[in-house]
Amino acid sequence: MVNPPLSTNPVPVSPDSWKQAVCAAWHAAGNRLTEPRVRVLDAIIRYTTPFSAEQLYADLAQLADPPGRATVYRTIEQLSTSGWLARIHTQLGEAGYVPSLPGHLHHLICTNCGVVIAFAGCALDDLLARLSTQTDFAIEDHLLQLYGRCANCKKQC
Amino acid sequence: MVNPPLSTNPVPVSPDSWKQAVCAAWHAAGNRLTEPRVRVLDAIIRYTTPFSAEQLYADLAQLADPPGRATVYRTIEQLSTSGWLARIHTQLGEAGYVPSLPGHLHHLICTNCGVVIAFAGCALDDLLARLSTQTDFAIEDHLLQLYGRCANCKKQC
DNA sequence: GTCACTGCAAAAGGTTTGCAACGGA
DNA sequence: TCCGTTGCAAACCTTTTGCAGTGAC
Repeated sequence: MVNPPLSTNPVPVSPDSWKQAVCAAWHAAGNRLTEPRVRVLDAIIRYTTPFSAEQLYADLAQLADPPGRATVYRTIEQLSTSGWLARIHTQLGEAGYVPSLPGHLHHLICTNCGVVIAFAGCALDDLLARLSTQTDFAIEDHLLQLYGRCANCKKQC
Repeated sequence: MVNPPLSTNPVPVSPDSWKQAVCAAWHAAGNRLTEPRVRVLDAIIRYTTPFSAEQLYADLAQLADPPGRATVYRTIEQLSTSGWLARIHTQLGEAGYVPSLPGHLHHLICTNCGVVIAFAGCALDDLLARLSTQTDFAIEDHLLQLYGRCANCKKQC
């Protein structure tokens, strides 16, 4: 038996290649690769769970000669706009960022440890077709996030 | 040919019955039906699109003898916790509330006029099964929102 | 009469902005 | 050198909190 035609594809985002890709994209877009920005990237890739802007700023503030608040916020905004950071929502409604890749991705979030797995391929065609008919909407986009317990946290309980 | 086993069901939330249901539920829960709270409910059912807490407060402040800020925020919190308000996210990342019913619902949001349609039945079983296997997560819950153009706004373009 | 609820005002928390100085390319 | 970027500090916006007084039941 073959796989179903629509498949889900986990999309791993490795810290190092992410940073490299961001730098390359930045350079290509004519942006400057300044020291404060690189520090922000370095801090971001150390997270294993979603982080908030203020949290990132606070963590950077531990360093000697840290980037200013405005720089942190502006960098996040830039990364987010260009798709290198995804904004995710926890089950409790809190927002957070995770390193991502430009394009259409969804996220699977561990409600225990917070770890996030990105995946492509949401297989919603059926649902979308049915809803389009029923509601007369022209559906263009969607937000899908899944919550559960990752392999590790599953064992603990 | 019969309908597919999994169907989507738009869930209409009518202003009047919503207010009645909320009042009944409040009463049943032993909460007091005070004038400020009723005013908040009345303001909520006048919205046709998602609203923010501050917006609700500002609109109420137009009235003579309006509820205080704390009351507005506390009432929203209560409604939200008990499922009578759903928190939705616009495509731009802004949050807003819409009248809802307790239970598992999703929302279809018009990106032009902001109108929201709730629906039950998300037909994600296939996707969830596949992802569970691939990622070894125990998936427990999900957030799904669809964006598009409603029947009216479709015509305009 | 009781106690949940209200309003006020202040604090807290997070984010944005203006502007002069700085420093990559 | 040029102009994008930075840091500071203040402003801004939203939400939360403490507490004394009020009013629904």
